[in-house]
Amino acid sequence: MEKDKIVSSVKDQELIKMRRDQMIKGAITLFKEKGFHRTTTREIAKASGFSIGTLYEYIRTKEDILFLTCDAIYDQVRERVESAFDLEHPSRENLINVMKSYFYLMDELQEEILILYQEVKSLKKETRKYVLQKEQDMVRMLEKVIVNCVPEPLTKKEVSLIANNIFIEGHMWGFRRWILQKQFTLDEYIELQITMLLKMLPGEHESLRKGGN
Amino acid sequence: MEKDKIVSSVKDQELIKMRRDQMIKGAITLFKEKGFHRTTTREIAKASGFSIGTLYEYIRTKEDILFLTCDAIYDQVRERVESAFDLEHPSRENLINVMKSYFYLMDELQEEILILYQEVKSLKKETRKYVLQKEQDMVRMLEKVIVNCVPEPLTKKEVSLIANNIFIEGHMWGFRRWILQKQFTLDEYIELQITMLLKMLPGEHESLRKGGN
Amino acid sequence: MEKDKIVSSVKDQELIKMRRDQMIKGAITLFKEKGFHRTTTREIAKASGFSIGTLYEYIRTKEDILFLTCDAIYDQVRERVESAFDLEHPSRENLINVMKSYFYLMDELQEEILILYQEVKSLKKETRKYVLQKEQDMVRMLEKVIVNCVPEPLTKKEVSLIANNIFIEGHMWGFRRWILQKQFTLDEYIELQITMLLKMLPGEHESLRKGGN
Amino acid sequence: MEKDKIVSSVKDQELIKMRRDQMIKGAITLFKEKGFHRTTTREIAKASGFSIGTLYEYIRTKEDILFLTCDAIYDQVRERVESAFDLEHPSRENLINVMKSYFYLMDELQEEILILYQEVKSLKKETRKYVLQKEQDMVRMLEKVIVNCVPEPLTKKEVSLIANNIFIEGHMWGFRRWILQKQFTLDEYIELQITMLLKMLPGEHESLRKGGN
DNA sequence: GATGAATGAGAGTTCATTCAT
DNA sequence: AATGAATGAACTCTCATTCAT
Repeated sequence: MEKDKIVSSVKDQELIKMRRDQMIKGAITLFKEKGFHRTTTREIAKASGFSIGTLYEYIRTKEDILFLTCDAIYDQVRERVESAFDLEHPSRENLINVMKSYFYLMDELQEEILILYQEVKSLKKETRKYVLQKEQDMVRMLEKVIVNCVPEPLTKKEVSLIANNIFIEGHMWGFRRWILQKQFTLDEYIELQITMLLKMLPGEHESLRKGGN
Repeated sequence: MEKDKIVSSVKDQELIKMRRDQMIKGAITLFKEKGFHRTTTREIAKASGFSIGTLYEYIRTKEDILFLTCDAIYDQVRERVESAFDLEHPSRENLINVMKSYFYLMDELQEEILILYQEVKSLKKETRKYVLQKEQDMVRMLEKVIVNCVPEPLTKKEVSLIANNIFIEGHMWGFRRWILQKQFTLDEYIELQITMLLKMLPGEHESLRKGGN
Repeated sequence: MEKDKIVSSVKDQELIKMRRDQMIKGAITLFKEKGFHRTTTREIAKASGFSIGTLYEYIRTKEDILFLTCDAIYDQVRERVESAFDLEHPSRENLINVMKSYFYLMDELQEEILILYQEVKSLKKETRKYVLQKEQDMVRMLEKVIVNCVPEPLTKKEVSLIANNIFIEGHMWGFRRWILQKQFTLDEYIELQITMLLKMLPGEHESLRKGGN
Repeated sequence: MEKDKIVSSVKDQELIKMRRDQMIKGAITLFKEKGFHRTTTREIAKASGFSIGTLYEYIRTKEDILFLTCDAIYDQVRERVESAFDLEHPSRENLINVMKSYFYLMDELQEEILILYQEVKSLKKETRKYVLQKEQDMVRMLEKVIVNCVPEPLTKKEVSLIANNIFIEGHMWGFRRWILQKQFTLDEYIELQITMLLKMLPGEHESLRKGGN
């Protein structure tokens, strides 16, 4: 994993993992609240439960923390998605279930996703690329589900676009919450997005409303 | 307009407008490149063609510049949209034209839109609200076009959701360009998004592909 | 007068006097409130009723304003003292009257005196000397009154010390007002100070309490 | 003590005391020379023997330094006064000794006292009040000495006024030194002030000139 | 491995002063 | 004579980073 490229003067790998997890947890809390730039390394150290000196034993620059954080957020998303998605049993039903899981997840992780939208740009080119790759992996999973679950054929481009649309519709629920969440409950939002999607997909237009949550 | 709330020690209103325009232009260039936080007021002054002292004759804090900039970006969007949208002649054709104009515009203003996504959060609550209102106005216009152009009735919520979807699909072209623009040309992207949309709208499913640009 | 050494690019002497008077009036108001250093030249210009550009037509540096102001305060003191003191008719009665006038004056000019105490140090050596000379003139007047009014002889040093004591007892009423003015009314303060003084002066110890106010 | 309200990001209390002492020492030197406003925080840091960053580890604002300084000056005065005053053995002799000690002290601390006169006004209301309270404590001590040492009774107001007079006569030696110190040696000044005072106090008028220094 | 005091470059902001109009 | 926009040196304060203990 790329994250191993972040050097630490500590040797014990387990300790590194533990300290970095603390650090990420503290950082996420703070970034949600005030963003990366307005958060100081001292604050992160404090929120992580150790001293500023210790913080710098496990990273080299403040940007490392941002990277670790973004990385962790995507790992979290992937982990959750993977455990929820049943990629083995293709069916329209399944597509609906996947979308529901995905939207629920995005609801839970609203603020974390916001961090990605706002701060990824502050990463160095190389690390940014790495993080964005993870994002793309996520889209690929959606593509796979679509391909598997929709009987009649779609072009590659169609699949990709649909996947991307679903992807950001999940994010939108969070980053436009101030307006969307006034108009819709989460369930309404999900149901309506799914309905819309199904209308545009080829195939019979019945059998919705069954993939329970 | 709210922007009058930003105090300037200079009295000549025309001069204020001129200097602030220079300032916004300089700021946008820099914000595109390095974001708000990594840009210094001195750099903005320089890019605007005047001294740091002069800069502060026209604003009070660095955040004022961010506000002015966000505000200007939305004004620009609205202005362009208003002049392009023919809200008088409702027709499916027209809806297509509006979407095309909108997507083209979003292509042009990719980086400006990115600024909004990344920096609006840094605004104070009150100013943020003001800026987000402008965003919402934009969505309302899309809603109107949809209502006018689609013969068969849609519920309010459907209209709103469709408008929001179109809205961020426009943004997505910019903020996910590193992936989308590898797979699609702008025209392909637009055409496909429009096709998808039309499929989901009620009414005859023919007569696309004609609203030339 | 030394104040002519302050150069003005304006020629008309009357105009200079008028503008400088406005300036001093504005400056005193502001200095009372926030002191010399916390007051900006712009504020002084505004309080004086003209523009910053005009301000600088009548002085050369901000310190000039301080000098003019201190100078004016002393002129005001002297003027008032001279008109109130009857130096021609020496008598114990007269000494009492002079002291009363002086204390009343110091009560009126409390804040102006405070300015002197706080800001004279900010003057350049040469101008400071000039201002302090005026202060000394004031003490000399008190000395004269003492010499004239006290029948039995005092040494020069005694006279000087008594004059200096009276002088600062007047100031003290202002600069220690937060404590003195809680304990004494002005009239009590004056009466008590005079009583004390008379006790220490040689000569009959009667005939006080008559020099009405 | 109020000074604990000034926050430091350093935790070690002894270190805080040490660094602040350095800081106060540096600040006093500079304030004597050029006053608070003309002294920069960098200069203070330098004079204190550490960097600007370190300075700000021990205070939060420049005004904190002024407060600390004023506070320290008064502590110094009190400490010295307390150790010199023999409040246990009331006698006219003792009053004389106390006054002598006080005047000698004021001679030593001339410039420090000047700082108080000139800069206390720059403190925030609350801190100013605190500092002025210390001043008042000093006056109270003088009152006590007077009450204890003078056999025949004086009214409360008389005592208070005499104490205040002595108090500022001590200061006057410093802030009017340019004139007083030309006319008097310190010992002359003290002797004369004491003589004057005794003349005004009730009781036998002999037995001066003996309370050695 | 952990700590936290020390550092100083660099940030935002102010304001006395000038000068073209 | 009056104006006020322009200037930039200088100020206070912050914070990522280091390193001796």
